Amino acid sequence: MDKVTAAMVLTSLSTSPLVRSPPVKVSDGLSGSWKDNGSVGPFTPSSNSSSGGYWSWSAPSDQSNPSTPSPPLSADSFKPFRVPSVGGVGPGPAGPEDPSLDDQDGSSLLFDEPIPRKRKNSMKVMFKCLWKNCGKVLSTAAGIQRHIRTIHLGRSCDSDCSDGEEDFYYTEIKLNTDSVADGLSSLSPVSPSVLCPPPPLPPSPLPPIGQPPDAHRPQQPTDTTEPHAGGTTPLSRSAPSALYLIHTDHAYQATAPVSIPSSNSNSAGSGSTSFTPTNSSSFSISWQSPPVTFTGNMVSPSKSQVFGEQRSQTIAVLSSPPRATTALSRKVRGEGKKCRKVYGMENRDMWCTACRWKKACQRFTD
DNA sequence: ATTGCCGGGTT
DNA sequence: AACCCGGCAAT
Repeated sequence: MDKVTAAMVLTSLSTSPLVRSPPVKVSDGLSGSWKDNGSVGPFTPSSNSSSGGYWSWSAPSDQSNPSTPSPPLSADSFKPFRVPSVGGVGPGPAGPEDPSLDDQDGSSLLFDEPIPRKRKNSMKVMFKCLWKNCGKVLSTAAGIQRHIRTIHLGRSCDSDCSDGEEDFYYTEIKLNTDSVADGLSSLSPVSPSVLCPPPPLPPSPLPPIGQPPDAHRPQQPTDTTEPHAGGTTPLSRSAPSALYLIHTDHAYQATAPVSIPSSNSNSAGSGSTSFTPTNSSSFSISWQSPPVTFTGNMVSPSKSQVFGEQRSQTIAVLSSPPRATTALSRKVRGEGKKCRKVYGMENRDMWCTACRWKKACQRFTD
């Protein structure tokens, strides 16, 4: 190993001043045991199971095939190396993850906060492979680089002949540890078994989503080398119930678009109201977002992401009937503008009587 | 801070 | 009834 390392250092130094492979090498050895950190433990399995399918809204630079890397990304990927203040997690090399992780644990585990309601969201930085159909997420930049190099670029040499090309194929994502863990854990049981009957690359799994034919991909042999291996979680046994849940899901979707136009059929045309696909999707997102929260540079959140949304929505149905609880307490606030908003305070006399009396609006019913 | 509107007034 | 408003909850 030492020889290799030395050789690599020399090579990279002589090649270009930019190359920062040396640190990579060091962390390389560690990457196998990164999950040892207790706090991250729970997260690992869930991310794995998910990577089998729907995290692979392979993003942004899909259009450009591997041979045309985009500069901006590389810049991003370099950041963690020289800006330690960013996440602290970024620099894979020596194991600086630990301090940051401890930090997180401290804040999230200690009950020093008087009000538990708002928990401080703890973020973790991960590195996500952008290669088509590969949603692999690793905790270290080095790890992801190695993954890309070996799996996708097909280079066997350790990390030596890295010309920095790997940098273009992964991106740094920051994710909320808490919510992600929750969401994914609840997600995993359903996704592998039911939602994705044909495990390997369902061409058009869900009709409802008008997903642009975004085909033509390298179709790499899905990697099973890393600490995880996609596939079946022990949880996936709980499938039976999930099956009819899907049905529920669709039924719900069907109703959504219908209800919209009816509400609008009244006189005062406030304009717009674009419904159809857009409407339904945005609607579903509204109560989907809680469980799964990503914050960070997902470069193109649209498109295939919608796909992911569909699934998680199903989960939501599973865990709890979202509507009932809120509806019981107080009629949920009606979406859509009411007299007050439409005419404004100054035209109060144009309001419907109910609105004038601060009662439920009669003109713009939901 | 703004908005929708329930519950509870007063006329 | 018709009308008004305090105050809560959601945004």
